[in-house]
Amino acid sequence: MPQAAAKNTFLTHDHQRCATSAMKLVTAACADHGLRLTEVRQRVMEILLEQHRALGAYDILERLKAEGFGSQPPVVYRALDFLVMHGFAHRLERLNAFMACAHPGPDHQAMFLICEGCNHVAEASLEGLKVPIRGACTELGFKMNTAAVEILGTCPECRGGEG
Amino acid sequence: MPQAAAKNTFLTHDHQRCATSAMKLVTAACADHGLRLTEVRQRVMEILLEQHRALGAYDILERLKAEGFGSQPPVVYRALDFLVMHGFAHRLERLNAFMACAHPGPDHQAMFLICEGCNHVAEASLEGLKVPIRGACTELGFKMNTAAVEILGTCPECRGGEG
DNA sequence: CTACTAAACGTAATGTTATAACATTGCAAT
DNA sequence: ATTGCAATGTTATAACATTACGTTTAGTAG
Repeated sequence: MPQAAAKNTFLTHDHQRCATSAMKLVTAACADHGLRLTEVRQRVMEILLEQHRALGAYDILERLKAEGFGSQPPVVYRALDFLVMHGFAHRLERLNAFMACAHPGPDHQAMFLICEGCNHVAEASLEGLKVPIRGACTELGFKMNTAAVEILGTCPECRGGEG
Repeated sequence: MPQAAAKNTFLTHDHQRCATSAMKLVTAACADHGLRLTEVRQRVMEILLEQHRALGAYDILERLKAEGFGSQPPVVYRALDFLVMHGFAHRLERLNAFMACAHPGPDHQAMFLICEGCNHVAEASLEGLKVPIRGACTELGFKMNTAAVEILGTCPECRGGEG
C-alpha cells in the first residue's frame, strides 16, 4: 500500500506524498489496463499534480511548449481528454479548468470545493449526495448519467481567524 | 396567486402559462426592489422563457441584434448578469449557457437536470442536498457560498419506451 | 526485419465564449 | 443648464475549445 494522499488538501501537508502517490496509481492503472501513458500525458499529469488547484488548458500548454512539446491547443486538450476519461484528472466546469484527481481510481466521482480566495480546490466524496440526487431524478423520470457538483466558498486557510 | 409553472417541465405542458407566470414574478420582483427591468433585460428574459432549454449568449445576441438592440457581446452579457444576479435566470456551467428560472424568487437555488438527448433542462430542489453538502464542507473546514449541481442524463421523453 | 495498422502527435486555421476599456445616451435632482 | 448616475453602445482582445489534415511512432502479423 503506497502512502495515501492528504485527507484535507486545504491544510498544509506533505504534498510531495500526494503527488508521488497519485502518479504511482496512474502508472499502475495504465499498466493494468493497457493504456499508453505517453510522455505528454505523463507530463500533463505531473504538472496538474504540482498543486491542488485547477489549471487552464492554455497554462498547461505554455509549460509543454517551453519543454519542447507541441505548441498548439490540441496537444494539451488530447492529453487532458485522456486523463479525464480515465479518471486521472477532473474538469471543473465553473472554472473551465482542470485538476489532478487526488485519488485516481475506477469510477471515482467527487464533489469539488473551490476556494474563491486562493483558488485551491479540494475533493470530497459524492456518496452522501447520491440518494437525494437519485430521488430528484426519479421524481422527474430522468435517467442520470453523470453529476457535477461544485461548491464555491472559502477554505480554512483563507478564513483565517474569522468565524 | 398567479397560475404556477409546470411541475415537471420535461413533459408536455401549457408552456405559455410557465412563461407568463415567470415574467409576472420577475416584473413584480423588480417593482418591489426598485430594480430597472429595462427593454433589453426584459427582452432577454422573454427569449430565455421561450423554452426550457439553455441558450448560449451569442444565440441571444443574434436575436437582440435582429430586433435592433446593440450587437456586441457586452449587451447580452450585461443583461444576463442582471438576470442571474437577481435570481431570474441561471447559468449552466457545463453548457456555458443560460436559462430562465422557472420559479424566480429570492434565494432560489436549484439543481439542474440536463437531457443529453434534446437539451431540455429541468430544475429540481436543492433541499435534500443541503445537509450532506454542508456536512462535506464542515468536515474540511470550508465555508460554502454557492453550489452548482448539474446532472447530465436522459429525460423521460427521450427515453421513450426503454427501461 | 519488413510491412501494415492504429494510435498518438504536430500544426494551421477557425470557432466559441467572455471581458476590458472607453464613449454615449437618457433621465432625475439640483 | 449642469451634475451625477445607471444603462447602453462599440471596438478590441482575452480565454477557451475544436476541426482538419499530415507525420511520426508503437505494436503486431507475416
